Amino acid sequence: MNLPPLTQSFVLHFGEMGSHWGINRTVGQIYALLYVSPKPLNADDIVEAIGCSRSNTSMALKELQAWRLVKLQHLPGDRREYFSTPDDVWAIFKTLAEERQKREVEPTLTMLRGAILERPGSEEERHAQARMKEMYQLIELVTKWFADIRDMDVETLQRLMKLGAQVQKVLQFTQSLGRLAGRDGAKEE
Amino acid sequence: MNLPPLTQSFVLHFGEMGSHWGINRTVGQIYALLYVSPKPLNADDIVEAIGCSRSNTSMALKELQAWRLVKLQHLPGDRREYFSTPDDVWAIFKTLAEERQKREVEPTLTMLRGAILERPGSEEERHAQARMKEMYQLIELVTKWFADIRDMDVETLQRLMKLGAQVQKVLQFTQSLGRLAGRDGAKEE
DNA sequence: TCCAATTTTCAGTAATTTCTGAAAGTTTGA
DNA sequence: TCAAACTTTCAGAAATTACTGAAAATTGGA
Repeated sequence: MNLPPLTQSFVLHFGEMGSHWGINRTVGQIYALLYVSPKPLNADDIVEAIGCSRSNTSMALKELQAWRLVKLQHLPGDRREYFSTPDDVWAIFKTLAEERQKREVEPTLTMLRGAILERPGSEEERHAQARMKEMYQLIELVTKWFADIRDMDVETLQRLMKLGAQVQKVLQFTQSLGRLAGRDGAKEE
Repeated sequence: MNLPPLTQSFVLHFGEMGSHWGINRTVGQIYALLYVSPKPLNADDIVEAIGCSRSNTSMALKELQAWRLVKLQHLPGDRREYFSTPDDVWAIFKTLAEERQKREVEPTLTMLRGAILERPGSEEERHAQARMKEMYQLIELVTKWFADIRDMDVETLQRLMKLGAQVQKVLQFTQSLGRLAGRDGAKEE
């Protein structure tokens, strides 16, 4: 690996964190490299920079594309494929949230939905099912909320985030307004 | 493994998803088993139910305790250690968010903070550093916001989540109120 | 203090995942 | 249609991670 020191520590860090994030070292390193690169890179540039095999690079790029975290482009007069990451960090963040939702949450929701519909065969199973239902309802609520959040435009989202916990005050305020007007600010359960 | 069918599919699912979630199969299975169990279980109960070795169980329980996802207790007149998961699914969710923050985000923030303070050695490094700063600012904003959210009481949180995207309207409304009164609802950058 | 019950550690083995190099496949332009 | 440039696939090697059984350590009561 032959990179300027700042880039190198960034790339190495992403490689190491990869396992915590559900990707492998090479995938993490390549993503990091592309993220800080001022211009798109081709597979050989990456091999050169990271020091992994050409085939490993190919696999890793495929995975990054499956995650929609890198985009492929062609430069005029060059047959090779060039890769880069989206510029907008908010877009990246939203993509990541969507993909993790799909891979890490959706399958569990599906399983829980199925389990909740079964007829419990015993008192033990009845209890288990009730617990699964609690989990299901929580995940579903959080999931829907995340989706709402994701679909906001970045301006609004940033405003909301900077507001932070103060949103409570706003909520309480509008709720008392609602009560005055004879309806509730949030839809009821 | 000898469990009622509903519990069994729940336990097996958590085992399989484990790798996506950064825990191993046994850890996932044991968590699932304890989550649906109507009463605390000791290590031998777990070995019996899951069909793994006693030592593996010991390791897995240690990891679950490190995640603060299971609690240990003693039953009167029994020397063995009994384990259970917290009842409140919201508390579980908050714990999970805190631990993931600590393990998966904090180290990266630390690395980025360091990298941003360095003096760039070239134009390339200057660009890389600017990108890292973008990433840092986004992660920091989201992190702080998550912490605010986590610290809300469950009532408020549920209300906020059910409100979903409608919070935009509330935000716009209070902002125009703020403008009328000559100040902004959110603190400025 | 000693013993029996219980838990933890650890070295070795098994299973899984990652990585590589060689070969096969694809694409583009002459 | 051919050949050069480039990309992908895949079988096996290397590295990592998970698991086991035996032994050591700990704990609580007699």
